[in-house]
Amino acid sequence: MPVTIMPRPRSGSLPRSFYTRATITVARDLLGAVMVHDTPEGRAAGRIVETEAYLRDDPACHAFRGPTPRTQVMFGPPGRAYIYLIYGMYHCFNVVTAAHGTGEAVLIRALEPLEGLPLMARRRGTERPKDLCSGPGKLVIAMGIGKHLNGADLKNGPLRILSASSRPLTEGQAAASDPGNIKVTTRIGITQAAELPLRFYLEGNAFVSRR
DNA sequence: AAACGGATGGGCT
DNA sequence: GCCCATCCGTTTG
Repeated sequence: MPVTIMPRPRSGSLPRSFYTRATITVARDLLGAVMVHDTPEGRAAGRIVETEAYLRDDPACHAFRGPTPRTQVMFGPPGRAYIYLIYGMYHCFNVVTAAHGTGEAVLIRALEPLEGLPLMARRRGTERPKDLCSGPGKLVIAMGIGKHLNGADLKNGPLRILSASSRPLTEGQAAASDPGNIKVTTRIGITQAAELPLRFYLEGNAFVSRR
């Protein structure tokens, strides 16, 4: 009996339809997916291990009070980047989700560094892999993401998100399609709607921002 | 291990 | 004018 080897799925960006779903579903399914950013300095990539959902009827969501110049891209097509300045000195990276015009997004809170570790270390000013991308402000710095990418399409272009099955296994995974157990907690750093269980992370993963 | 404060600027009441 | 979807170094228990 000849043994056939299943070809690993081609390394492709998540389709538009991935983002055009309930935001909580997208937040969970993004765990295990891979962010890649190509710049003149080189490539940096990391596996998404922590996310938070921000919903339309959610006071913590920037889009809660309707469209403004800042939140315009949240009300635009899903699958694009929503990037904003926080505390005057950091940026946070989000993915626009749900149907066009809904005003919801998923905050990416932590990555497990996969590729371009020296580049990330240079950008961050630290060598320790656990300190490179373990927080929303940190990963944006490590990946070389800036406000110029606000509104950028994540399917085409220098910043992409690839499906979980398109990358080699890391950190004790059983299979590419099984990112591990998902833990649900309240979101970090917010005062409004602080009790909602809208934070998701891979249980036991060492690169999460905090337990 | 946890708590605290300073840096720093755009957004919105 | 006040409020932050943060991070880091320092202090305190």
